[in-house]
Parts: sequence; structure tokens; C-alpha cells
Amino acid sequence: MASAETPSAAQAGPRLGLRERKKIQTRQAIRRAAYRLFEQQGYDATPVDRIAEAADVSPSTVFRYFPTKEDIVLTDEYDPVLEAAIRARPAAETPVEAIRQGVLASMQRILDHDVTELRQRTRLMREVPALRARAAEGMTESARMLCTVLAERTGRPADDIELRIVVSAVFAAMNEALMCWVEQGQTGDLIALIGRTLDVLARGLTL
Amino acid sequence: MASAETPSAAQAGPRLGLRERKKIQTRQAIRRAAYRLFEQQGYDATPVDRIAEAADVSPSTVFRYFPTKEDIVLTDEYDPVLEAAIRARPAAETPVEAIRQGVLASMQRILDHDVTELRQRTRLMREVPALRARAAEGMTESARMLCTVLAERTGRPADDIELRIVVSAVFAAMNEALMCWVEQGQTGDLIALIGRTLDVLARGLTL
DNA sequence: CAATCTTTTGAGAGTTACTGTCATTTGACT
DNA sequence: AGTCAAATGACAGTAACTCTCAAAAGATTG
Repeated sequence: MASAETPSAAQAGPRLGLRERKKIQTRQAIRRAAYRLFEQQGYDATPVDRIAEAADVSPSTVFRYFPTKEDIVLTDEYDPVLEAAIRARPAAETPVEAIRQGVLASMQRILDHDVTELRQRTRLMREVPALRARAAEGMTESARMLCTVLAERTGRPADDIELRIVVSAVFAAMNEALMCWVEQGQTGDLIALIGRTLDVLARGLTL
Repeated sequence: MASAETPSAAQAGPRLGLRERKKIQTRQAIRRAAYRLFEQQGYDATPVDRIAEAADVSPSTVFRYFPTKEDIVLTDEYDPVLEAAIRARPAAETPVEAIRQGVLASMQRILDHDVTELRQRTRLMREVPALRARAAEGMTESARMLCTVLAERTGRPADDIELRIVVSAVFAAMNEALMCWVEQGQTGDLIALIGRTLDVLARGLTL
């Protein structure tokens, strides 16, 4: 979603055909309606049919835009951001440091771009088990991406065991940090928190 | 499941009433039928109704024993094993070392106890997205348990951020190692693999 | 051992998240 | 204006649950 759905993006593309613009609108309408209803009555208590109704589309259309109800909340474009950020790091940097800088940079970008959405998303992720589970599943996909990027950097194969372990540990820790942030009311300095998180990993999990 | 469902456990409890014994049998029958059908036709292609049929119980009964279809595969008793193993470690040991020894010891116990089941479970966990997601969700519960135990050890609060990060990183890494093991045909030395995994963590994720 | 009490079970109806199909609508392009 | 392709909506169907209630079966007590 992100850039494609932001209000600012509406005027950003006068070269998009009417069809494309309508698709973006529909997608946005569905997500907006969904977030509003989830806020009001909770995720589980809101059937997709009602979201469709509120967004003024048919239930079929909702499922055409979002394969599952969870996707309405969880679809994001963070992976490309992270990938770009890490690729931007100098090749001489160690993997851990490249991850650190890449992660911090992309988190900053996401924060600058749409904190509100990040807030809603993470709050729901914490409160709704189905979303938590699905988000974890999404992390394994992101992890595969990061593995590929780091494989290029280090010359290791992309399915290298140690590489996969590093990457999955990083994602899990970041996710946990995010959950902590939510529990503390999403008020603290998220960048600093993630920095500390990566510190813990880099120092070998010593307490 | 584990101990309660093993054949050997059947004669282990002559002090259990007929009712209890029947419950154990039913539970076992459902899981056996399910595993068999999953093997034959795959997880998604096997409706709960057919599992019920194969286990000779009503669909209602299946849901009474296992709240969700996923639970048929994922329900286990590993947490208490791990908890006991870690509590058994001397208080002087560092947290990381206690985790290492506890994890290795309990994994050894599980391997000794029922490799077959671990094999089936992990294979399904790798192949079925729904199970992968649900398993991840289960890990966060295990993580909360480990946090509590380590909190006692270290004198930190159970919701200490660094503690939570350490624990979630460990679980994620172990899970990834397990997945690697499955991909390699579940043939390698799992204990050694987990040992190496914890090494990577302890050395600060350096490659 | 019979009567009662409690737990377990099965049957059936209802909800919801999907999936697939098909006719209709609606931009796009000539 | 007319044709073509894509998007939509209506509808039927499946499967995972959830709830309720009455029947069956083990436990308990006199």
C-alpha cells in the first residue's frame, strides 16, 4: 500500500489511466473502511461483508483486492525499502553492521512516511492472534529476501544455515521490539529501541 | 500429547478411570487418523469431517479435543520439558549458557522420546503455511514462559525488553535450524545443528 | 444393583472466510 | 461509434468453526 495509497499519490500520477486510479481508490476505500470498523468493533467482530458494505463494493471485490482478511491489515511495501537500504551500504561493511544501518534507515523512512498506519498495524498485530500468526509468516518471506541480499554480500549461498539463522534472529528480535513499543503505548523512540535491540544481538545475547 | 498418548502410557495408569482412558484413546485415534490422512492426501485436502470419519467420532468431538485443525498437528508438551531443563541448571551459570544446556538437553529428550512424531510435525510445519504461521504463534507463548524462568534467574522483571529480545531470538533461530534440518531430509545430527545455531547467536551473529 | 448425577458425545443449525463461475458493466483503444 | 479487455457483482458452493440440546455412558451413592 504505502506510497500507492497515500492521498498525496492521487495527484502524483496524472499519467495513470482512469482504470488504475479507480483501482487505487477502491483499494484505499476498502482499507479505510476496514481500519475504521476494526477500531470500532474489533477485528474478529467485523465480517468482510460489512467491510464491503462500508466501502461500497461487493464482497467479491474485497477478496479480489485482498486474498484474505488478514491481508487488509498486513499488506505493506516494507521489504523493498529494507532491501534498497541494505544494498546501499558499502560492501566493506560487515553484515551485522550493514543490517544495523539498513534496518535503522528503513525504519526511519517508514516512520517519516506514515506513522499512523504503522501504529494501527502494529497495534492490531499485537492484539489479534490471527494477525500475529500471519505477520510471523510474512517475516519468513522477508527473511528469504534478506538472505538473498546478504548472500550476495558475503559470497555465501542464499540457503546457508548460519546466514538464515542470523536473519531470522534479527527479524524476530525486531518484531519483539516492535511489540514492546506497542505495549508501551507506541510513545517511545522506536529508532533508539531498535538500536538497542540490535546491540543485544551483536553482543551475543548477554544480559 | 507425548507421554499421555504413547502406547506405553496406556498401562502406565491403571489408576485412571475408564473415562480418562477413553479420552486418551479418542485423542490418540483422532491424531493418528489425521496424520495418516495428511500423509496420504495432504493437509489442506483433508477436511476435518473426514478425519472424524476415519477416527470414528463425530466432527463435534474432533473440535472438542482440538479447538482448531492446526492443533491436531501442533499440540505438544515441549514447554514443560524445556522449563524443567532450564530450571535444572545451576544458578551460577550465565543465562545464555543455561539456555544452551537446557535447550540441548530437552531436545535430546524429545528425540529419544518420539522422533517419528517430531519428524511428522516438523515436515508438516515446513510445508503447510497455515501450520507455519500457527507454530510461530505458539512460539511466542513458549517465549513468555522462558522469559519468566530467566527473569527469576537474573532478577530482572519478566517483561524486561532485553530479556524478551534474547528469548525471541533464540526461539526464532532454533526454529530456523529445525526447518533447515527438515529441508536436509531430517537426516543430520539435530543436536549438533542446534549447538551450532546457538554458537552463532552467542558470537553476536558474525558470519 | 439400582437410581441418580455428571461428563461425554452426536446431531443439527448457523456463521464466516473464502473459491469459482458467469453475466454485466465500464474504461481503453481504434 | 464500436469493439475489446478488464473490473465488478451476484450467486452457488466448500470448509472451518460455534452453539445448543438431547441421548449415551461412566461415576457415585444408598
